[in-house]
Amino acid sequence: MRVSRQQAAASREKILEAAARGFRERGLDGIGVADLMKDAGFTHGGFYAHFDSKENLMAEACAHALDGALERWRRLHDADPARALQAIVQHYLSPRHLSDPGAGCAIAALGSDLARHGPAVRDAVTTRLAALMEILAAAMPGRTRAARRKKALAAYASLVGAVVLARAVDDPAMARDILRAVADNLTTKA
Amino acid sequence: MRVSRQQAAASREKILEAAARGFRERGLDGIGVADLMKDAGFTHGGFYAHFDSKENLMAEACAHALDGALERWRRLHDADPARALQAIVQHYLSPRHLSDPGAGCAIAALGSDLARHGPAVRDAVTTRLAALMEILAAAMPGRTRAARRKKALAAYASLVGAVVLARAVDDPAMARDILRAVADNLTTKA
DNA sequence: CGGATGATATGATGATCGTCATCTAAACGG
DNA sequence: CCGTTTAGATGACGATCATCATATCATCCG
Repeated sequence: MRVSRQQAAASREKILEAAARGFRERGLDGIGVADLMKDAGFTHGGFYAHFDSKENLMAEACAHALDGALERWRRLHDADPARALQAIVQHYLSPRHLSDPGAGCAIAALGSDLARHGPAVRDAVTTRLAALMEILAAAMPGRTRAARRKKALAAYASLVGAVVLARAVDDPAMARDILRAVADNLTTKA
Repeated sequence: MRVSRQQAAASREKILEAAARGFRERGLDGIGVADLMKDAGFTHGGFYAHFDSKENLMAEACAHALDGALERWRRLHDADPARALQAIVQHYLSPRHLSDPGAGCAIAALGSDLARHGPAVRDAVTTRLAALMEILAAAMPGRTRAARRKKALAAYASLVGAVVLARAVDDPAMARDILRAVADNLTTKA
């Protein structure tokens, strides 16, 4: 049955939301179109009325997820620029982020999957990563803009690596040690 | 047809080798048993004479790949303990490692895949990671054993994150910046 | 108000997947 | 040297997948 324009737009948003969570939880190839549509409350057939292909959805879902992170970082930075770095690190390395990949950083959740996918996905990630680094650089100490950006890149790499490692590992104590080591390394010196 | 004991062992090794490369290149779920067997020079049917399941192969292939890394690190450390850290970082962040995931670090290549797989895989990774950290800790400065281990964990997290990010990104300049930022961060201070 | 449009449902397509049954011939144990 | 074992090949199974064809029926536009 047909549905109003606004409801169709809302449906699209629900699919995107479900995909952003589903992909992060189960991987870009770990969840199918049918399951994603079911999560969004639909059957699988209507999918291609909203997206050209699954690859297309992957790109939009990654963009959606990372735009969310971008907005949160921006808010943290605007609220208190001096403590933004500490706040970002603390959230990123929290047990909550570790145990709920579906709601967390898409790069940490999809990580190595991204390298194996098409240009649409990679582009979406690359532009958002650049924007994230802009904010993180503003929160870093350092005299020149280039120096701050460099520190931001190194800091973000260690954040991503920490979460990837801590999630991969089977031993909760080791996971905790990893998060702690990176957190201390980022917040004590800088 | 049947084959001699040694040749059967050699076949198993070839399958393992092909799997270690195939999984790292295309992901644990990105390549099937049939393709792996073909890469090893066999047809798919004989697979279950060597391994109980694909999951089982995943675990053994990860162990195999990481044992290789372990041996390389050990050699670097034994050759020149004072320069081991620099050598490890340089190799890990090299363009060659970036562009050939199939021969590189399994954790960087499979990263987020690992968190989504069974205990056999996770266990294999966890024990090898602990062993790798033992070596890296020995190569780190610091007065106490605990301090060196902590530095090793943070350093390795940033190495893994750097490669994951640099591979995910679509822009070669940004990939280079990421690798350089982490390399400088690890080798200038520490 | 009535016909065109489009959002969603149902169902089919062909491909790929992990796993297993079966067959073979060669290597092993006695 | 003969019977047992087993590595590997061939082929099939049920499941799952992305994608598309078709049907339905409410909304939109004239």
